[in-house]
Amino acid sequence: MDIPPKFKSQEIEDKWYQYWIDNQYFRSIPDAREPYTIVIPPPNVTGVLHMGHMLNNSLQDILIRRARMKGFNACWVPGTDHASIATEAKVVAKLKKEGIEKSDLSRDEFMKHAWEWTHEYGGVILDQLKKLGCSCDWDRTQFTLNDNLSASVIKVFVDLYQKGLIYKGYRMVNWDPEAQTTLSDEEVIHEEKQGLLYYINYPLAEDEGSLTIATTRPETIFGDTAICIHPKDERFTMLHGKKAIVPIVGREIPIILDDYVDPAFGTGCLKVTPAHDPNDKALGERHQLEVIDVFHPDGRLNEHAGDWEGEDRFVARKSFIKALEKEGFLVKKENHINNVGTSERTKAVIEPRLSDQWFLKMETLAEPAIKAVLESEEVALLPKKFKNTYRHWMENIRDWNISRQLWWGHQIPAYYYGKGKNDFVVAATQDKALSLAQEKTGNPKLTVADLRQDEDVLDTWFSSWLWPISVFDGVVHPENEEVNYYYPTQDLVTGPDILFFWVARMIISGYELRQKPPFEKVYLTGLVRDKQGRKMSKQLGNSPDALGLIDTFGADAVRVGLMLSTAAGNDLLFDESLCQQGKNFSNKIWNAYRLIQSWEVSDHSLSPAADVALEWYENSFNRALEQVEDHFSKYRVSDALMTLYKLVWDDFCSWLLEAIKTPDNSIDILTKTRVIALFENNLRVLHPFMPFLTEELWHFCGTRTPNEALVISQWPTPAPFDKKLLDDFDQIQQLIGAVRKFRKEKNIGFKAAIQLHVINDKTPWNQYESLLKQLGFIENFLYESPSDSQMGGTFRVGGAEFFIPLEGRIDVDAERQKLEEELQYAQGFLQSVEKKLSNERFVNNAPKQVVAIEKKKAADAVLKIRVLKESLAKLMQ
RNA sequence: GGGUGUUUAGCUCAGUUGGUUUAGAGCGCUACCUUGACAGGGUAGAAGUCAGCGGUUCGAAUCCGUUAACACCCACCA
Repeated sequence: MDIPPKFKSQEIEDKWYQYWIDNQYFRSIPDAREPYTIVIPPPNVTGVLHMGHMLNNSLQDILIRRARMKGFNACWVPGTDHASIATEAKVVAKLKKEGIEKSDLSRDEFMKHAWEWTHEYGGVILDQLKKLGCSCDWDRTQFTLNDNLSASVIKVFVDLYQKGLIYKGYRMVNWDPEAQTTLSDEEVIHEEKQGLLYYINYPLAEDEGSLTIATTRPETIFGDTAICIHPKDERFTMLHGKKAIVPIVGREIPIILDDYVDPAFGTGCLKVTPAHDPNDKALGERHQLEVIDVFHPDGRLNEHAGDWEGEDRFVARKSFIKALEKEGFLVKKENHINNVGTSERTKAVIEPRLSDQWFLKMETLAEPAIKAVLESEEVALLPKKFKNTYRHWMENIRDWNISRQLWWGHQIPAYYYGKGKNDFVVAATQDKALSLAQEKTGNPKLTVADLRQDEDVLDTWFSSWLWPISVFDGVVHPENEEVNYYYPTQDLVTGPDILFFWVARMIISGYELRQKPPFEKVYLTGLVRDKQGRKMSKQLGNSPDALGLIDTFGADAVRVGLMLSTAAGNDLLFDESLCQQGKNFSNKIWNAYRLIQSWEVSDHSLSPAADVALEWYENSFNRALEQVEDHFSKYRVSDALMTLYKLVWDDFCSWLLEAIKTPDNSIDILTKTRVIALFENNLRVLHPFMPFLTEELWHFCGTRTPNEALVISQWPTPAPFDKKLLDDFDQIQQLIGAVRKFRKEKNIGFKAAIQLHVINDKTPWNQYESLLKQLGFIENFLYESPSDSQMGGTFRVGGAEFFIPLEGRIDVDAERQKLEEELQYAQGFLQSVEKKLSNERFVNNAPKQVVAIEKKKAADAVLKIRVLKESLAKLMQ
């Protein structure tokens, strides 16, 4: 068989993915096995694969593939999210390009466009996940606007409404003037921005003079309905009970007293605009102030703004200040850093706005979810540091604004039958709503035509928070077999940026709906940054093209590159060279196989060297496997991979294969069989990380039926290993290293024969003689000290000293220097150990083991020093 | 303003309840090595006052305090 020397990942990836799909290895249906379930964090339906997706989906795939091989019924549920605001924004932008305004369309027409868009671009990201190798059960693919998921959302809304947990309220909410919808607090990003603080004079109404206020938002002056001062502020006692006049506007407003005002800030006088600031609104309520909203929904000023009507708020700010300046009302401007809220999606500056919205009461709902993470640990957050963040948010949780003034989403199932604000009923269907409305009004003649459904849709996260239950249809049919089998799921892998948006709320809904957590472990990945530590973003253009990377390096290589750099919760600085490392590793494994398969079987008897090396590798593998299991149990995926990387590259390739290979490329059948078996075990443990390469090689190793594919093969069972054997071999490796170094220092050719005297022998070197000879390092072992007149060089490995004769080649000075350096180090070391041992408190207080170890260290050091001194003395003769 | 975390070799990071460590890995770097698995390779090597200061302890990269830099989260002071 002719196998090319370079591994071309791209040529085999599609083949094997199709093979896995055709044989339904990823399909999961409930059976007698124990389930292992992951639900995917559903990406935005119109999204494209980026580095963050690659990272957390690679992780999920590693976990799920390993679980599958360990005999679990592995089920990874894929799907997408309708992403209300993001998708709607994209559709609106696309329509605008075509010359169509959203306002020109009816709701139905718009929805048609949105669905078209979704069908055209939707799910592209899922195909991209297949390129990465993700082993999702595609028959289970879900979308948050599918009928069954929509039914779940509506049912939950109705149920929570009936429980009194959902209510409608006139509240100050976060308004995104660009998307023209409200946002939840979590969707608002606060940024510190350099701004200006304007000092403006307000003339007094009945008296001479004026007062000065300080504001960052002069354009809201049109909505001023009071000036507020601190009741105990003695500077302003004379203003008590007076009135002021809003400059330019000319309106007379009262001066009120409230200790909310901080006398130290600005001038101590605060202009009160109840329609446009949450604090002012609270003040307004306490003092029964008028509320004047001065903005249109798109952020332009409205009819209250006089000459400024129709101007954008930020344009108006500047022009209005000019007017104030001209009229002499502006006192001064000062630099001021303020916190500006912006929309997570549109980046527009958020406007606090009063409006009717739907809310979900969170406080009591959150209680079991708090306990689950902080007390019972039914849900574990990894890394643990996120528990604090979680606690802080959950304990200060506020009601969730769940309505959005958008069309793309789940329309709120509230039906109005009259003009009044509260003339509505909440029901899952129109029919049900009608009968409820008839009942409530006592009017049996009410018809469907009299009902008007609420225009708003629900926040996207109001469907995502049900995801682990709704994908198994567990909301509408809580006792169905699937949800009982798969729920709770095991692991969730996602980014910490959606800890509150999503993770916390899923935990809440899990306890509310099923009295059980949605998952056991939450693995929070870090953010993917570029190698300069910057966040990857479109604007910076520093985000590599995910599919391009797969194309260049191969999916396995990219997965390895990503995994090598990530510990849970730590951000990772991504550098393409990591993918190159992954590619090199793929190639190394590929070539290891090429060597093995090239061996011609001979009737040689098993070589003693090969036997020793094989036995050693079997033990080494089991040690590595134990470490890998330990790393996985702690979700240290990166460490698990590194352990395997070293096992395969160093132990398998550099030691085992080097020890076995023969000059004539022939080998006995027994050895070859054993090596292949070991190589296959390597493939098994590597498979979750590098699924394509390993499956390809697996099928090279033998003829495999679909029932014998690697993807469904058995994960090796951890077996005990002989530590003594591994330690002895470690000595051998050190000896070989020392001989290589010796040759190099003394300029002795790699192939020149040397005799090795073992001077004080402790290790059973002779057991390994055949191996050492095989590796071509040593001609002969001599278990005797050289004669006194013999010239040569010495070196030490552990407690043993070695001597290699070197006729006339010895450099006495160099040798002495080397010995002196070693001696110095050994003496320094001994000194530090002796210092410890001579300390009575150490000997009395430290554990016995530790003292024993220190004593052994001291004894070894003493011995070594004596040997070194002897050698030195001999050298000086 | 409150909170959390980070700071160990040129880079990215380990170091698990303080003691087998006068500190480890991978990559990179330096020198040497190519006719058979792989130059996407091999062998050897150099490289760190564990951010600074103070403390606890027989013993500190590890615990405590403090300072500094950076990162992230939360927060309605105009």
